Amino acid sequence: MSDVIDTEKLEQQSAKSPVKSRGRPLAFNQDEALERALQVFWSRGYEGTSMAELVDALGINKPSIYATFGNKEALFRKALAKYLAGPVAYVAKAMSEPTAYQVAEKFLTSSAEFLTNLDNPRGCMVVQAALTCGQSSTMIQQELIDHRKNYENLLSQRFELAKTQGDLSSQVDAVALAKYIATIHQGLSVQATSGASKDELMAVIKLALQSWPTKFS
Amino acid sequence: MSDVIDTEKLEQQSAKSPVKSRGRPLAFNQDEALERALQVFWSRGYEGTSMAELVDALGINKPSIYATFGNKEALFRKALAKYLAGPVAYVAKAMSEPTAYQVAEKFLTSSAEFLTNLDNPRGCMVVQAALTCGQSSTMIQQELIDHRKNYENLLSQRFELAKTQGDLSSQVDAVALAKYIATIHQGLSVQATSGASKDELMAVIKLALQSWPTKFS
DNA sequence: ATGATTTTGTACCAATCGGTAGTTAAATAG
DNA sequence: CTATTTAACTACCGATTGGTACAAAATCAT
Repeated sequence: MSDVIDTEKLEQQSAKSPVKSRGRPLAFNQDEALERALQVFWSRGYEGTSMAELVDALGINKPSIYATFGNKEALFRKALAKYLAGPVAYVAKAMSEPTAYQVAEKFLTSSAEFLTNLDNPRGCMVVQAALTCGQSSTMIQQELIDHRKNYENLLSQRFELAKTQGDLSSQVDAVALAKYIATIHQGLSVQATSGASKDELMAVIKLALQSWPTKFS
Repeated sequence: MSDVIDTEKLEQQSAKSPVKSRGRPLAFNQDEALERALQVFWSRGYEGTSMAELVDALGINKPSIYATFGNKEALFRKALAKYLAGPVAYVAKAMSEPTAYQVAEKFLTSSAEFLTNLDNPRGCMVVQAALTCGQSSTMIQQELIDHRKNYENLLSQRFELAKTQGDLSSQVDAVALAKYIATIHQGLSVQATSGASKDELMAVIKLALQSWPTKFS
């Protein structure tokens, strides 16, 4: 009885496992293709990106895209996951700064760097990819809202922790403070898309952090 | 020689002038129709709005829309003009507050009210209607960027004035302060679209205004 | 070799996109 | 009444939308 063969057949073979598959081999690198799809969705948004444009950008014909990634919605979700795990990883890093103030400062300043980085499209994909959209895209719109809320929760939980650790006054409303920082971040994203420079964003952040509540605690 | 007849033929007869026009009369109120178009563009954005949806919302068939307002782009611009002259008039009002701080406070608090008003779509149309879009809409995208920049300039000019009037320290960077207030506003717009309540936005504003530079001047 | 399996690439699908031609309907002018 | 003017409305346009059927090509197993 063969009980070893099929076990990893269900998984999409990762780029690093040179498992000899049966049929004709893929003529492109899945990860590279997904990265290119991410770049397009990032700069044009969900509805602003057409399959035709994706075909051009990935250099793959349409049926291969559908066979590999599923439909446009599925491809967007996979690109979004890559975005969250890759370029946006700086957010998680910021959470482990020693104090709440440093968390906020690191989060915002690395955002300023990230949002205006010339190697990327301007602005944050989670903020801009589907702020407004037609009725057919409300699912994607809602998922992005959930992701924003999720990051906001990350901040508020970190601030709650800071209150127990003593580097943030116990009288501070961690939820409101998190919403404040998230609001700044989202505003910075709009500013970056509108052409603001890193230095300009840094000046905004400097003002934003002057209202940090520790000075009143 | 008839030199009196044609003079006001070029103007679109305003709703208040019951000038007997020659042919079949309009079966709808132009201003009402434009208001409905505004509501759709406001909630769905430029690309997210289809002509079919506009036909439904206005209750007018497509050729009449084109005859009255021009194409989709022209209709959007007219709806945007109505938006700027109507719902957004509160911004100009805020500028005439007596001090720079009161200008910022009034601007932001009335924004919080406006952005979460249940009678309107959530969020600001100038911020959200075309943050990302396909290549065919980059003109509209740029026009909205220009409008945002325009409002930011209004703020910075008002703050410069305040410096000469003495209610804002002459050492303050008015341009940076204006960009800070604009960034907050844009962040609030994203928050409102994501479901934040007026009270939540007010709490954010309270934090944002704690960094007001007068206390250091 | 042959057959099985998987991907590629052309060519296509119905539906929707923004936009319009051309006819009918409703008003005024004479 | 008839002629003229203007708007309404049906029906349509080519282009593009997201999505697929199907056959040729490339690999593996035997």
